[in-house]
Parts: sequence; C-alpha cells; structure tokens
Amino acid sequence: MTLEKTINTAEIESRQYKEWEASGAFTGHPEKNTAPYTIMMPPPNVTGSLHMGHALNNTLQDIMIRYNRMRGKDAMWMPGTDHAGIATQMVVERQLDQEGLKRQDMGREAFLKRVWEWKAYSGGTITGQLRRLGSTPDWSREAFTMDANLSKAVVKVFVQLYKDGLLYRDKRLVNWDPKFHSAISDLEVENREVKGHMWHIQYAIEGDKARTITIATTRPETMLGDTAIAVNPEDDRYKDLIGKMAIVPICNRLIPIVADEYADPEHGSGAVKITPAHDFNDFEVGKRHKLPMINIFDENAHLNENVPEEYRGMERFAARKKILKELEELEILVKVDNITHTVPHGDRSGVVIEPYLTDQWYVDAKKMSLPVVDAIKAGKTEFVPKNWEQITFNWVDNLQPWCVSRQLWWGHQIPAWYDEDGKVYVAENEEEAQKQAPGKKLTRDEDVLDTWFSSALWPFSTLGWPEKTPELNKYYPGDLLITGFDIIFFWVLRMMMMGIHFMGDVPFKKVYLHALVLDAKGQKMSKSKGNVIDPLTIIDKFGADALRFTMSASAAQGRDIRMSEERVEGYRNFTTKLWNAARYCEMNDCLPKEGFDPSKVKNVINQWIIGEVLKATKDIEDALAAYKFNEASHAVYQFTWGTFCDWYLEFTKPLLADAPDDVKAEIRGTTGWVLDQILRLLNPFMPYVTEELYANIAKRGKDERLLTSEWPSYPASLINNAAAEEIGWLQRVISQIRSVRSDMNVPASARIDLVVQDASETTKKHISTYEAVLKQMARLNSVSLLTGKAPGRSIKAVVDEATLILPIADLIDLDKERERLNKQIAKLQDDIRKTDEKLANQQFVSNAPAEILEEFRNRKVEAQGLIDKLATALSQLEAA
RNA sequence: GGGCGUUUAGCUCAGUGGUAGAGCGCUUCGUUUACACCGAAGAUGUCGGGAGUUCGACCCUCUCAACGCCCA
Repeated sequence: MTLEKTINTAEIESRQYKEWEASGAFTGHPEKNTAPYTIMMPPPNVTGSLHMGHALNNTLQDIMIRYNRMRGKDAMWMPGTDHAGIATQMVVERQLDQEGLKRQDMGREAFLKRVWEWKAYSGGTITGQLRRLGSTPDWSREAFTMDANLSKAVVKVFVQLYKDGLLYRDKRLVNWDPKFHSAISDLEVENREVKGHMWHIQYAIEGDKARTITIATTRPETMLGDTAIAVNPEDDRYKDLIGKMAIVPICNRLIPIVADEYADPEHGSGAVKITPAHDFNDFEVGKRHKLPMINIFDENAHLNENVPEEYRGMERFAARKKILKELEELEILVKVDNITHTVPHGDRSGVVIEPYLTDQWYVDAKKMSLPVVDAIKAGKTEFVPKNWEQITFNWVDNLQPWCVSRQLWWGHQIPAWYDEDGKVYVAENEEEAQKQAPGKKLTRDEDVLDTWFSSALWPFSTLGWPEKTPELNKYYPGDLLITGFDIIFFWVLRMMMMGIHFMGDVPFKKVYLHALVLDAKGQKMSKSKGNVIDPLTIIDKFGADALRFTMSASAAQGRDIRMSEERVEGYRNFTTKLWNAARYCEMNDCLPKEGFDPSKVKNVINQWIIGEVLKATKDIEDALAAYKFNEASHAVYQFTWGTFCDWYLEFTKPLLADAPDDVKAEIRGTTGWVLDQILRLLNPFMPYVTEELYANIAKRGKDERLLTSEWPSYPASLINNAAAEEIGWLQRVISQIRSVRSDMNVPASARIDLVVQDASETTKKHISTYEAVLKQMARLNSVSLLTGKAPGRSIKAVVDEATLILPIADLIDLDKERERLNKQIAKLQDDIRKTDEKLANQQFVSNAPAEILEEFRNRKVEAQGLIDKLATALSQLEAA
C-alpha cells in the first residue's frame, strides 16, 4: 500500500476504531493467569455528553491501559455510566414541563418509564463520544449504576450497613432544596457570595417597657420560628436580661433570653435570634438549651400553619418583604446594613438552600472514614500528587454524617418499610421485611439513595459483587484510579470507605488526581460564560490524536490546564510530521525488515540512533511510572521530531544516495526498525495515526495490530556511548558551520569549502568518514585538512580541539566577522571570570564535592582553550 | 477568617541545590525530490519583592505582595 500524501484523520479514526473494537482486544480475561492491570472508569452521567474534563480524564486512562496492554498485562478498563439522580430527573422534568406535564400528576411508575425512555434514547451518546477519543475500555462489561446486578449490590450494602449500625434514620437539619423537594448532601451545596442586608430588629422585653433588645439577622422571615434570643454570657450590655423573656414581634410569642458563647459580641448587635429549625448553628444552640423547634416552612419553602394566618402559604422571599414592611410600620426595624455574605445554593438547582428539619437516612461517614485514613497512611492507596493526602485527612476531621436519602424518584429506592406506627424495617425485599413485621401493613420508603451511594460501590459492584466472581477475584483491588480532584470527597473516599468495609481491602492502589481544564484565559468553562470548547469540535478539526496528545502533554501534576486551539494545532502538526516521515521511509524502502537485529548493526550512525531509541524508551517508561504524562509526551515528541526526523533521516539521506550497498541496506533496516519503535512508543498517546502507519509500512497478518503489539524492550547494552560521542561531534560541527554561515549571511545556496585546522587523529578520521554527510548538511563544496598557512580572510569556528575554517573571502564582511569573534570571546571571558571567582573562594574549594570542583576547573580550561583559538582567528583576520 | 496552589522568555508552561528550558509567537535566511501543518539560524529572562540557611539558591526556610481555588 502507498500512503496518501495527506492524512485523513476522520476516515482513519472511524475505520480503525471499528476494527479495534471488533478484534476483541479490549476485553479482560479473568480466566487467564496473565497479571491484571485494572482501571475503573469514573462513570460519566448516562445522559451526558463529552466535555474537556472527560477528554483529559479518559485520555490519561487510555494511555495507561494501552501502555500496560502492550507490556503484556491483562489490561481491563471497566467502563460504564452513572444514573445521576438529580441531574437526570431534572432534565426529564424540564422536558415534561415543556409539554405542560408534571411528574406528580403522572405518578411514579409512569415518570420512571419516561426517564428510562430518555436514558435509552440518549444513553449511548457519551459512550459513542468516548469511542471517538480512541478509548479502549472493556465495553463487553459496560455497566450502569441501575443495572439489576448493581442495584442488587446497593440493596445488599444498605441492609448490611444498617445491621452494622453504620446507617441509620435520624431527624436532623438537612440542606433542603426547595426546587427539587429533596435533601442534598453538604457537598452538593455551593456557597455563593451575594449582596444582602443585615436587618436590626428591636424585640420588646416582657414586663419591662423601658428595655428592648435588638437583634441582627439576614433572614428576618425566620423570626416567625424564633424560640430564643442568645447573648454572650460575658457581654455586659445584656447580662441583666439573661433569663428574662422577649416578645417576638408580629406573632407575639414569648421566648427566653439565654446565655450562649455562640453569640459574638463583636458581630451585629451582639444579640442573635435563635431559630433552631432553620439554621445549623441555631440548631446546636437549641439542643444546648433544650429549646422547642418550630418548623415554619413546607417542602416548597412556603410558610406553613405554624405562622400567623396572614403569612400562611406565602413564598419565603415574599414573606420576607411583608415582614419587613410590617416591622417598619411598627417602628422596630432600627437599622439596615448593606453587606456581602455567603448564601448556600443547590449546585444543581441554583436555588437558595433552606436548612430544614426532616427525617433522613444517614451513613456514619466519620466512622467509616477512619480505616480509610489508616489505609492511606499505610501506603495501601497512594495519592498522586501526594499533597492531596493531607488535604483529605483535614477534610475527614470535619466529616458530618452523610445524608444518603433523596426525595426523588429516579434512583435506587430505599429498601425500608414502615408499619402503621411508623416503625421501620430494613430488608432486601418486601417479603423479608414482612417477616420482620408479621401481620403488619407495610409501606415502602418513597425516597431514593444519593447517586454517590451507588457509585461508591463501583469498584466491586461492577465486578459481580456480592457473588464471588472470577472478575472480582482478579480485578479487585484495581491498580489505578484517574479522576479529577474535585470529586475526591464525593467519590474517591466513599469508594474507599465501602471497599474497605465490604471487600476488606482498598479499591485501588494509586489515585492520580488531575486538575481542571480551563479556557485559554484561565477561566472555568461554563455554558453561561459561553467559553466552552467542545472536544468533538476539536477532534473534527485536528483529529483525536492531536487532542489526546494535547491533554497528555499538558498534564503536569498539580496544575490546571489552559486549553487553547494553538496548542492542539501544534500537535496536529506533529501527527502530520510523523505521517510525512513515514512516507519518506516508504519512498526510500526504509521499512521494517524481517529478521533485522539491532544488536548486529555496524554503522555508527545506526548504532547511535538505536541507542537513542532505547534512551527515549526509558525516559517514557520512567515518566509514566511517575504519572508524569507531560514528560512522557515530551520525550516521545522530542525523539521523533528532534532526533529521528531532524538528524537521523538527514544524516542518512546522502548515504542512501552514495554509500556502498551493504551500508545502504543497514540504513534501510535500521530506519525501518526505528520507525517501528516510534509507532509503538507513540501508540498509547496517538493510537490512530500510529495504527494506520503500522498497518501500511509492512505486510500484516489479519489480526496483527499495534493495539496488541509489544512495547519495545531491548537490553541497555544496545546503547553505544562511543557512537553517541561520535555523532555528538558530527552534530556540533554541522551546527557550528550552519551558525556562522547564518551569522555571516552566507546564502544557503552558496556551496563553500571547509578547511580544518589542528585536527586530532580522531577528528581526521571522522572528517573522512562523514565527508558526504558534512557536505550535504552544512552545504559544503569540499572538506579538507589544513596544509600550510591558514588563509587570512575567512570565517572561523571552533569545535573541540579543531578550528573550522571557511575561506570565503568574497562573501564575508570583515567588520562583521571581527564583531562576531569579539562577542564570543567576551562571553567566554565573562564565564571565566565567574569561574575564577568561585575557585578563588577558599570555602568553596574546601567544601564543594570533588566532582563539582573538577567540573569548574574543566570549564575554565575549556573556555580558555576556545578563547585562544578564537583570538588566533581574530589576529589572523587583522593580519590579512 | 482558615487551608491549598500559583508567580520562570511577548504568550502558555516545564524544570533541577552547582553558570536557565520547551512549544507557540517574533526576526533573518531557505522551493537540497518526506513534510511550508516544513527546514536552518537568531533575539528575548536581576526565575514576583525582601530576608535567611548554604561554599553555592530559580530550587530549601521565613516574610511580604498579587492572582486563583476550596472551606468557614
């Protein structure tokens, strides 16, 4: 086959992916003895679509999976999707809304049918998009958090945690989302800074018309639920009022004035109203003082029957207005301050969260997290970068019970039943529950579980737990988890809690936490800002390989990634470069040859490039072992472009034209071999273009693919230091000549002569060996050794012991050459001065390690040698 | 208010206790039959400010500042 002149990424991508998937190479083999390499994919929302975060996350996972598959591991990347309770229900409710329907009118069953339909319709979108990225998870095991077996695991876990006393029902204040009519967890609350007011309201004191007490509040409507006023016990202003009763305006209820440290004398008026049913701090104060709790809201955050008649049924912010108006009329609204404060909002709904007293299910997250901390400290699970471990510990210290019930319909319905007295029975099914409550009429808990409850089980529920499957046996614990730091607390820790509790071991050995993908200006991408870059658009424009390489090359640990098209464009150019290099190889019959043995190579240039392949391989391996994706990418990029294309192919061009046949044959073999290695090294990063080239550069068997080929592995003895030194010399000579030519404005088209002065025997040998290469790459007419006197009017450059003379009298500008030489000398003298200062420092000489001293001394000698040669060149110039 | 992170070339960012690197951009030159999505050469930095540790600091410590994120 002949490679097309230009690469057609869209065509290659769709064709190659189909072949990969059909080949069955993504599938894990629990029945085989091969060592496993397991990654659990963070399941994206089933109805979602690919964003840059997914692109980053999945690229990194796929690199590790492909790399380990090539290294002979049983690579198993577990894919799947999450039912995403609130998010999905919200989407479907919005659709219903447009049809003028409400889920309450449809009923639970009909609504769920509708959600399943939506899931069936849009559920394949995200997995299709992951395929476009080139991801190779084991699709045959694709799971969904609401699959029957995963749901079974959820029920099992719920019941067991209940039995273990780690899950319980409790009446507490929750973060209530009035839009969803549901409790949400602390983590789902987003505190937003907003402009608001601090209202100062005067309360009368019972039996003392002369005294009043002024409290400050940002939420005056909650005064209808006040059950106390708190003052600081040390606050002299109010000491005498402690124990007296105040009168709540409007509803004219009597409430005690209590002493509590919570009241901050510095803050507001120093006196705070206490509404235990609607504020987390007040709730604690209420418990301390055994205050009654008056709930004044319903599930819509509308005022309920516990408030004066004229307020009942009012929306909370309307009620606030009315109250303020009434307070004003009563002339007890004494002051209004404009302030900025943080107000809790639902991260999904965007509405203000109301602390609300309800019965909910809680998991004792604190208790379950203790073994997690121990496991991390013991190194059973290691976080990369490490600093997340400490952050995790701090967070665990402040852990609150995890509210796991949600008043939604889409999700895992809680396996709990109530009898007519409200007694609860937790069981795996109704039959079991009934056994616990013989003869009683049971009703099932209407609520569902937090989405993160089921995703916390992901590392083992997807492998068949609670059955003892071969998969579970082989793939748990997983090797690596790659996810964003923003869901450490939502997901990573909860997986660890559940994994340790139910499997007796951590779910993964390493957790790589990547940063966020931002726009080019460093801002978070969001629909409202309109700065979202769609990965699919990027793929269409530059190809999936370019996007993947951008992600990998940008993934420096602990730093956000600024996404810009220019960067992707640069890596698109890299794919083109590789493509063209392969075309060149094809045109020159430099393709992989059967039976080529890199250890048998005789030509130094070939020995050198083989050694460079090995060095690059090691660099990539080391970088990946440390999860430094940017370094690994850089190593393979640099080798391919900077070493193979820029030097090796250029070195060998003149030889392919003129050298003896055996040399040509060896070059062809070596070039083909190196190309083959590059394709392997690059494959995890750029799977499509490499696969396509691999298929085209040699005859391949039906099932022979890079996807399942082997990662390069050769003995380090193939690195030939003498060859590296020799080629280093060659590169220095060529660079020097090119540099002076350019400095002196010698036209590239001008073929000039090179005369070498003071050449050592080795250099003489090299000059003769590489004459053809030097001529072509430095654009020379002839290469010779100096005999007799050095020509005066010429450009000179120094490489090691030798002086390179370019006698081009008619082409050079004497002043310019003088200037160039003087500049070089001046710079070297400056270096020597600095080195001398160091060497003159007695403390440096006596304290610095020997090899450093040696290095500085050598540096000086070398610089002096150079100066001498340049000075000679300069004086000859003057003499001429 | 607490915590974390960032501050290095015009831009985006790597980096190491021993005389600063990449990509992009910029300048000059170039149509040598893989590639102009290219090649060659080049310019540009008191490595945020200050102090300390050290023979030696961009790197370690302290401090200040700016910016960002998270939590209260």
